[in-house]
Amino acid sequence: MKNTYSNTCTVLNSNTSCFDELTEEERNLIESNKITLTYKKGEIISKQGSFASHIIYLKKGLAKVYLEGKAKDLILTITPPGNLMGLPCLYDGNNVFLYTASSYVDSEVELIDIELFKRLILQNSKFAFAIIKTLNASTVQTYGRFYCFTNKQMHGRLADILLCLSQRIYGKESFHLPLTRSDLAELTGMSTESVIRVMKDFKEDGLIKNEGKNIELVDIEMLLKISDVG
Amino acid sequence: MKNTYSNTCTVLNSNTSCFDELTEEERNLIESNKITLTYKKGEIISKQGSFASHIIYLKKGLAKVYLEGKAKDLILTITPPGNLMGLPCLYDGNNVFLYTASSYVDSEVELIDIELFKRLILQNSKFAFAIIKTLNASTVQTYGRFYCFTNKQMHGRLADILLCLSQRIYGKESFHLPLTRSDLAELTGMSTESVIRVMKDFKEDGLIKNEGKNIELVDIEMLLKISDVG
DNA sequence: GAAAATAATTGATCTACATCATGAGAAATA
DNA sequence: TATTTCTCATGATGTAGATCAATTATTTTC
Repeated sequence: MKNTYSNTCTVLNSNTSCFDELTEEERNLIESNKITLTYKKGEIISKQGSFASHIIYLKKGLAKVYLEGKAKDLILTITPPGNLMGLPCLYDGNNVFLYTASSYVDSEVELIDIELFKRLILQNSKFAFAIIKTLNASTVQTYGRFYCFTNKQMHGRLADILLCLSQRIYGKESFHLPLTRSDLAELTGMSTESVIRVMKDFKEDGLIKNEGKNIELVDIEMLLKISDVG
Repeated sequence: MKNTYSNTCTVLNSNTSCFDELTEEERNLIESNKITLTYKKGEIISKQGSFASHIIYLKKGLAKVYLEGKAKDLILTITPPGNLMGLPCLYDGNNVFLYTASSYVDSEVELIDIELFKRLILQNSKFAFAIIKTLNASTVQTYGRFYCFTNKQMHGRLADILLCLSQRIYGKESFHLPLTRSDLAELTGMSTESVIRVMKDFKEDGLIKNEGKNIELVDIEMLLKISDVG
């Protein structure tokens, strides 16, 4: 019996675009009202606690969405292009960003006015349902990540991340990673030193090859097994 | 600056009843189609992986919603009466329960046919929006719990649980706890022995009084501080 | 292209917890 | 009422992984 909740790396991928549910007219409304912005690597796109006037759509790049804690941050999702960020702002509290989003690499986002967004939800229930599905997909992922953080240990979590980046973001076994070891540490909830040590283990055991930021997954079977065993 | 995400104990409390957004007629439709069931303490209300034919509304009692892992489970929320369980089933995958729900005490639930529920979402966008808000409120709570699990240590997490149970479920400082130490352990992500030890610490430091299952929070200020410091 | 800053690496040490073992109450069951 | 089964409790031991400290690469900056 395969457990559904088994990946540490929550790469958001809602293949359902809720915008498909909009009418031509509604889509034009968004188009004509949207604001396009570009961010350089490492810049903050939305700041936890600040007023959320817009829903953010990531057009290009790669972003991380995280809770800022006093000691350390907690990454919630990695967002590749084609996804919305900040949907959970739509709730009964004030419209405030519940988490910070920042760019891992140079990125481009589109801002959709939150009032317009709400209006569209209320006037088009298919759109609303699509949003519900998107939110739930994201929730399922978060639960999975939560599970992994509390149940798997280092090797399992790091295997997860490598597999996830490979499959869900780059689509191949060999890729150039824009993240530092310390980014990986943050993603897996471990210390930078531990990331390095576990990477070394993987390398010595012939599971991966890496020089610097270029990573190649060699023994995917085994990595999957490690991910599974935890 | 107060961090919003700071409670280990996710007692679900959506004060927004989405049913308020339904028309008389729609509400009657639910009323006439619902199935009422009772569960004894400890029984499973919905089983992770099984076909989700209904949305579950908890009318009386107290339930826990959790992911079943191979080694141990991960509690996602504690659900007091007046809340829906199983909303995240509404997503693009098959309609499958993503987690198991079971009753802490004797409970009563109402089952609403999931197809009817979907129909109502698609025909009443106010209802849909209310669902979105409910989902988001729950997400915010989950994030908070996730944060605590990964950032706070035992004393902080246990203080959280005690405060949360006291405030959000019982509404007073002195209450009879239907949960065992091992339940508390599961809730806080610690071992049963550690729960006992930390409870002892709290008792010796005069923060709580307890004989058996009766607990009284004496120094709430201090407990809040411990919760805050983590 | 030198200087400064940031990132990767390695080993030694420390610690918050879990796990194990064992016993005593309490409660369910027969 | 006796017996099995949970639950609570406490001490001893073990360990995964953090933290600290120091060194070498690699970028970035001017």
